[in-house]
Amino acid sequence: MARFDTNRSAEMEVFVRVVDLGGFTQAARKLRLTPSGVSKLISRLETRLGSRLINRTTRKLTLTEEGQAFYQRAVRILGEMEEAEREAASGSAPRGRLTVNSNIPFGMLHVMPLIPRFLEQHPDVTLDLVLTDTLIDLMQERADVAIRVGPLRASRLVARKLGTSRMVVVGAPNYLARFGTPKTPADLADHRGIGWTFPRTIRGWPFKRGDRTEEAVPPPVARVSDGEAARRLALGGAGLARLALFHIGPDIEAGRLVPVLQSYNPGDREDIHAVYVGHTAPLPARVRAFIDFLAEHVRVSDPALKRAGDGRWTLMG
Amino acid sequence: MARFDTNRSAEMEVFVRVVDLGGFTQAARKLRLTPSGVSKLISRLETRLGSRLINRTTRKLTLTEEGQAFYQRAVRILGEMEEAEREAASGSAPRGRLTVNSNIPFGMLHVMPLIPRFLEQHPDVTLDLVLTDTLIDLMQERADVAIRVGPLRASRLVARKLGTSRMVVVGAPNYLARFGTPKTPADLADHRGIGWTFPRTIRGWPFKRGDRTEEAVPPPVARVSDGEAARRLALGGAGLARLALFHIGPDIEAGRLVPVLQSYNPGDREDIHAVYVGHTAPLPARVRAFIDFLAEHVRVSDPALKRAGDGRWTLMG
DNA sequence: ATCATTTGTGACGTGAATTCAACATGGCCC
DNA sequence: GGGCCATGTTGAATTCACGTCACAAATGAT
Repeated sequence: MARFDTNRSAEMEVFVRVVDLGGFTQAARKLRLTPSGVSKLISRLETRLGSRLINRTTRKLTLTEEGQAFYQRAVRILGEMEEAEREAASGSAPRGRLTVNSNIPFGMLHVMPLIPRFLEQHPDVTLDLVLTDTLIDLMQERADVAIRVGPLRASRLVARKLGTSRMVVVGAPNYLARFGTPKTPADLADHRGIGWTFPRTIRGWPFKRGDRTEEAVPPPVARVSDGEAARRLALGGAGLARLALFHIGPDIEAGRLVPVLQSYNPGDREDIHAVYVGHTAPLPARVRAFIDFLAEHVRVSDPALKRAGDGRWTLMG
Repeated sequence: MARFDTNRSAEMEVFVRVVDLGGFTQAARKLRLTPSGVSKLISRLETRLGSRLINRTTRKLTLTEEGQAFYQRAVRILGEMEEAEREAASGSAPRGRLTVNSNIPFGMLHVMPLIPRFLEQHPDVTLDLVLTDTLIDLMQERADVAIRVGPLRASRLVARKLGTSRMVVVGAPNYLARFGTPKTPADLADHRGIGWTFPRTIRGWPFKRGDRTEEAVPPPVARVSDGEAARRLALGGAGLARLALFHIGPDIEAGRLVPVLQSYNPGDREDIHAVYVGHTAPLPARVRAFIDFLAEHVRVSDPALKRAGDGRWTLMG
């Protein structure tokens, strides 16, 4: 049941074509219709409007007063529709404002360095980069892309894997000197932890015992809203934190932070994904371009941690 | 085969409604559609444009960058369409420029006097009144209405009868004094006639002989393009002319023109019609109004010619 | 965790629009 | 003036897009 029967845009288009070409038949040819179809369409339009637009004999067309006015308006309107749709269409070149949301460590270390090149490649794109570790609602925040670390909640969001990061539990030397170094996950109960103000998908820190994984977490002495803040606290000796290796690698090599319980989580990794609302309708060009760009250029090195003979940790690979 | 498949106007309308009301379901209610229909329509639009316009969860709608822009344009365009159609529609009151074509005598004597009242009744109508006795092509001249005297050629034009006028062959007294008064149509061969520069539907002057009608016409000494010119020539004694009684009635009564051959054409009449292009599509309101106005107010008196005892002619009735 | 509401999807039927064929009309050239 | 070509119009058959229906998925609230 075609409830929305009258397609006024088609009527206008045909009408304009008829006027431009000066005949039903020629218009029909151009529009890949039959003259009959054009005739009926114009008649429909006129009947619907309740007034004659074109006086026609077999040889000549003449516009009525109304036809004149309608023609001019129609041309304008069609042009504007064309423009509106072309503008909205994910036309050729990516353009518009791209809103990206990333957690702070990854954003600072891996996204930001890529931005200049991306913007250079796509001059018509402007970028809003929001760095926050808080989970945001993509739609509510009008973000096009979010970068998330860790397991994803099932949703209609589409994720593109950007890399993997080893996670390490660390403490500052002065902290460890004061509270001791935990030997087993169970020891964490007597330690101080740095936690998050926002809900994470996993609650505790995963540790492997045999082939089982168990979670443990030290009682939090502080909770912060982003990884960089956690790192700063850890550096200051406030407590233990579980952070991404790409984030604190330099601190470990410099000896400012010391990994603990390494034997329990040799394979503790979290995936890094670019997440976007997808699949129901086509993606704006700028979003696709950005995702592709990230996937191609982001290289999260995932070195192994090795302990040297002198007790110092180094990153290999 | 709906070759003109996409009715972009409907898409825009639904899209705008969805945005305005903030939900597919509410939009569907308002548009008397099912939510499913709305969903599909929006999806179609997005697919066609190749980019997502609305990010949607079950509870919230958010416009993408493209959606924003498209919405604003769409609102504007829909408004303009509305305006264009309303303007073109033979809405309520007649308006616009009305082009009327009339022959000169009838126009001067019967149309012009009515014009002020008509314009007063329809303030939004402006009038172009072209007085010419030449047959014009209604469409080519962009005339809405033409007033024609005499038999109509078959055409798709629609005619509304406004009245009838007795036709009289007349000559000025000084002409008759010089060339004599014709007693029979055959005598016309020895007279001088005033003819027309434009083709008329009847060639000669009709005269009744018994119940047969024959045509005769004096050799033209002059040909003019309108009835008023013919009258002037006749008044000046240039020759005989066949003119409408409503036109030269006063001249006859004043004795400036004298009817001849009256016994041969007692019923020589020509109908007066308002003619307009019609019936395929609705008539613009101003045209209908004008036709109706004419039909109602034009009263062509059709008096009988009587000859008094002193040889003078008078008009009766 | 369950429920209520909203959006998305597959299959189906409808009907409005287009086509096809035949007819009317007008213009043009000889 | 008359036949021919091109054009616009009409009536009946056909078809293809669009919306509905029923069901599934997902999301937010209680």
